[in-house]
Amino acid sequence: MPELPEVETVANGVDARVRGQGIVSVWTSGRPQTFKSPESEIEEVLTGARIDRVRRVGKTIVMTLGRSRGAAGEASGAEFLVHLGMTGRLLVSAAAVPVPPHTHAVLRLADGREVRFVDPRRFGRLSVKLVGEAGDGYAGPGVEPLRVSVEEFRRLFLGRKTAIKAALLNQSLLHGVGNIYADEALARAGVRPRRRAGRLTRAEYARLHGALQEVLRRAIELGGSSVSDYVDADGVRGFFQLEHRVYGRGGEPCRVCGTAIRKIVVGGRGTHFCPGCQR
DNA sequence: AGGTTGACCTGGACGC
DNA sequence: TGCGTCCAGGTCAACC
Repeated sequence: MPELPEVETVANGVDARVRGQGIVSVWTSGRPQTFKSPESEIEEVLTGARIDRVRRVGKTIVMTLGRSRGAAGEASGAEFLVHLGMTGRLLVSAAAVPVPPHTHAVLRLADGREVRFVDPRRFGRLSVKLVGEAGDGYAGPGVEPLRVSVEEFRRLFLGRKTAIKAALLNQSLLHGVGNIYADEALARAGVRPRRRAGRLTRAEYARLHGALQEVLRRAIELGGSSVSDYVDADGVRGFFQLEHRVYGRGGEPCRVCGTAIRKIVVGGRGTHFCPGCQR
């Protein structure tokens, strides 16, 4: 599942491979729910544009576009937004490589390669945003977990009655944390997922803040977690799943204390924790 | 308004 | 073997 580390890995990989490239032509699948902007607008904005930069904001991949030809005086500058959803992939491939099933968009580049959006489950979303258009379209009110201070982090949760696990997943509080890293951060911080978000001790907020940053940084180093079908821009899997302490390990012994990892449901999501280590 | 639940999707795992 | 059922979860809409 693409969360912050996976999206960051894909965005950086695509950036390194296609920055500065012109987009010659665009194909889209016609599957309406994949496209948050009209397909005709996406094709119009992308065709003839130059890829200036690709980065991550929250769980969204933001491709900054410039005009590579003509269009002098026109409103230059737009962004192509890619949300991978559950099973989305953004791949940079040679044109000769067969187009995989469930491909919903292809950006043909000037050098002959292609940027392909592939998404079997179709939870992913593509859109474009013109510079100056109202709303950020992707950033939202939440903060970036790798930039937030301990005190800001604590204030996000004060007064909240929902479970800390559910609060970690709330994108209007924190950007980019999904089910895997919420469970892994809580495990490393020694905090049970059903604890009320506003009722942790200062020491626990501090441990959770540190643990969340640690797991996100480590996962980025390892190219993300590949638990189902996540791959980077080259189709390569990540390795952080090998360091998971709880996620996907229900019934198995805790790597620290040996207690069997339990799997429960919190906020409608499968949730894994160690009853021995987490209080 | 915060909180909770279900719908959206399809491939893969599992049970009989 | 094969078929049916269930599960995975990011996000949004609907509801409490």
